[in-house]
Amino acid sequence: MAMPTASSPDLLDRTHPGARAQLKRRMLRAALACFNERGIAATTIEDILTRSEASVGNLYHHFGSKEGLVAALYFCALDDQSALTEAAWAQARSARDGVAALVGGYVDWVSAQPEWARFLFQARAVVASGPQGAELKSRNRQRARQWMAWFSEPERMQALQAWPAELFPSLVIGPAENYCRAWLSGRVKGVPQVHREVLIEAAWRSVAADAAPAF
Amino acid sequence: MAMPTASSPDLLDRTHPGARAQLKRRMLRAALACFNERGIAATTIEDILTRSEASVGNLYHHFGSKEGLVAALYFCALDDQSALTEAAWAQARSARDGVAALVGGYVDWVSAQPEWARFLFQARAVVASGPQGAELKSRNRQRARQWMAWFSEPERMQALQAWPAELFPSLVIGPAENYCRAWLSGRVKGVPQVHREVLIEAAWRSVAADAAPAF
Amino acid sequence: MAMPTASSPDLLDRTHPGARAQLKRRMLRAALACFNERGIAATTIEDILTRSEASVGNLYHHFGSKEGLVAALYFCALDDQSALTEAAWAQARSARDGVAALVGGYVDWVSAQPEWARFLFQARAVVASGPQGAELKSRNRQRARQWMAWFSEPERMQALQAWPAELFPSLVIGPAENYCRAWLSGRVKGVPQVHREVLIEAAWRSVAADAAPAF
Amino acid sequence: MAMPTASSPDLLDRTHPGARAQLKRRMLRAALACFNERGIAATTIEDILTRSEASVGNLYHHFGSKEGLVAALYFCALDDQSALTEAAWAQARSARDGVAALVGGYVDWVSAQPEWARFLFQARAVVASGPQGAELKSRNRQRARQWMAWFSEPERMQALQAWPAELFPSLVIGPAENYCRAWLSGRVKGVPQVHREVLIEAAWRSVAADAAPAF
DNA sequence: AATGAATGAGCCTTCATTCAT
DNA sequence: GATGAATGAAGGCTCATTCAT
Repeated sequence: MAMPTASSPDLLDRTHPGARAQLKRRMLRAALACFNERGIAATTIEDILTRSEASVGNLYHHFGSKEGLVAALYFCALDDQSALTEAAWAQARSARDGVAALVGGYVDWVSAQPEWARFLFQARAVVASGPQGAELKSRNRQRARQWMAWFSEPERMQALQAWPAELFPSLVIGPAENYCRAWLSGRVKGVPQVHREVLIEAAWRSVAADAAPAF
Repeated sequence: MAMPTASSPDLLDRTHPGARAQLKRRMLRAALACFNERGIAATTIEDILTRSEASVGNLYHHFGSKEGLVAALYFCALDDQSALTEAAWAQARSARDGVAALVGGYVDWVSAQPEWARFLFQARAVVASGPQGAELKSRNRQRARQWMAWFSEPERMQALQAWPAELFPSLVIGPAENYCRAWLSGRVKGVPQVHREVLIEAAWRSVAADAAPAF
Repeated sequence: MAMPTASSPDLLDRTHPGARAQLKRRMLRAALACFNERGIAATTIEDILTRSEASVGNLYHHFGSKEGLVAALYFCALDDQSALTEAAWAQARSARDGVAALVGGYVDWVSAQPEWARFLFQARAVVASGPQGAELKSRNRQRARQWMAWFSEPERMQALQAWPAELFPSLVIGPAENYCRAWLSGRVKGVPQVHREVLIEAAWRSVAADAAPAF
Repeated sequence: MAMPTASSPDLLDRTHPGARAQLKRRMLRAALACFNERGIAATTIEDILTRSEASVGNLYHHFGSKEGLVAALYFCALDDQSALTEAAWAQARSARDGVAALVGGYVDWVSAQPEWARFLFQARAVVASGPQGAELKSRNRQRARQWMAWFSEPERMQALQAWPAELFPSLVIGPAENYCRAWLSGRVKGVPQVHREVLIEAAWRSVAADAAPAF
């Protein structure tokens, strides 16, 4: 019996391990598929039950409500995404390393988990306006603060343009995110990972300080 | 009675002028407000009727269905946005002019019509999967083709990096779009227009060819 | 076409007249029958719809909720009961007349409208703990105050025992109410009206001052 | 450890003594509280479990069903009430003693056990229409027959008005019951026991034969 | 053009009860 | 005796849409 590892391709085996959680995993997987196929609002509880061969009572026992199910999936995906990015991030030294870790991590994760990524995009609004909205907000803030602190370290700061701080995340992640959205909705064909290096280089150019003259 | 002009801040007075369309405008305005406050799926016809003080029959007479109402608002916003961008676009000569027109136009419009912009983001998915989906898709393709053709003109081409064409729109618009989304959802404070020049410059740097050495 | 009159045996024809209210009357009648047959909690909306041949939407259009339907029936019955009692009450002069009007009116109404009376008993708790609870409470208080004021008039006061005021309504109405409940639940056979005079006389004896000695 | 005695204020310690029945008592107590706070129909098994910190399986092991729980509480209360009344009843000699025992016993019990009394009122309908309905009916009949037999003894009979027998219980208990209901629902303030003697005297007056002239 | 009463398919959720451990 | 995960029938209610006036 293979132990789920950090490199397991199945996100749920990583985040909800154990034989006990089997039915719970099956429900989450079915919900993800339905939400992506029909949209969150258009998916009915019945759809999910049919697909996961579970009972209504059980679904409500584990998730409390349809919105609770969405939130469970959402944070599950968010955690997995962070985990992947953290790895590269921990080894980054220069400002360019940092940009590469952020953009690369993002691109790699979306390429590896397109279904989860697709879900993340459509679920954000639902979760943000639900009861878990506060938690989501605080997580986002904390992550943003961490980045800013890291990039504010003097040596890194010097390597960057003196542009408004609130603009920085958009300059770094914006192009990659926009391309990933386009890919997920079929508007472009190339898997984001194919453009990994270009997206990193472009992001870097948009925030890097002008190269110092050689003499 | 003041004539609505091109500079009128109210988008609907521009696109649906005349006294006859008064009720129709009121319904559209109410729908926009409801959709932004509660989300499209969560807004009921009743909500819109209450807010616009109109009758069910009337709403169905004008828009046919809830989806029809969404589409009407969507294309109305899309047209207005294009109109603004076209102006700057027409005068652009260099590749940098083009990037500036695209980014600047986008940023200006979102800053001027935040409610419409907010709606555009959430309505895209709904319209895309509705009966008007085909029209939307063809419009998008045509616009993309126009851009590519324009930037492909040799002199402009030389000023750009030789990066994959399917990446180009994301590199140009991605940062601005990402920042605008963040602004509309309250995650950042500064009106996009404040960062107009920085967003243009950053976009330009990310796609511009390396400056040729002077000798 | 017969006009509904004050003596019409059908309570709803009196309280909801007009051809327009036809369907509404039918729904109320069906609800009353179901509530009495199965109990309020055990009656489903579906039961009422089947019986009245109405549509769900319509029922909710008129009454807002199951609880709203119960309240509508409740106040409808309460109004009819008051109307009947008021008539006798208006002509009462002596304290004994007053007691006779209250007890007689109560007994007459229950005997004439047993289904409505049965409903009133089971619905009180539901309405009292619902959103209309406040209105019910204020009505009850006002009626109690009116009685007390009327009986407090000196000449009437002298004809009564000097017993605690808060006890008075129970002494007058208690026996009649208890008998009516027993009749409605089948524990006794005689229609309350048969015992009209005895119930009045007994109530009167329990509150009447001792007769002045003849010499 | 104090032994529960006949004078213990807690009804359950009297009817379900012993350390073994501790959990059962806790469940009954929790159920009583929930039923009175929310109503029987509105109370869920879950509510009772939360309050009693018991498990579903355990509750079903002891009571079989929700209805079984209601019946257990109901008969438990009924037994306690009878016990109290029997004591006074056994010593009664004259017809007035009998009336005093019935009214006084009723008033005393409701005053001492308001929560159980409140429950009794709302549970009657539920139990009557359940599987225990027959038992309840037969108990009621038997008690009524006992009373009638007792009061029918010639000497007592002479002291009473020759009023219809089916009316008698209502005349005696009606006022007290009505007042107790009013007290339990907060419509009047005075504890029933405060009015003990007045309620007895009033009941007696309403059924007593006219005093024979002395000559 | 305008109105709003009426329709009814379908949804989310609750909750008493069972049963394997 | 005790536990609580799992079941699934059934219920109240919403809401887009129609249509007679």
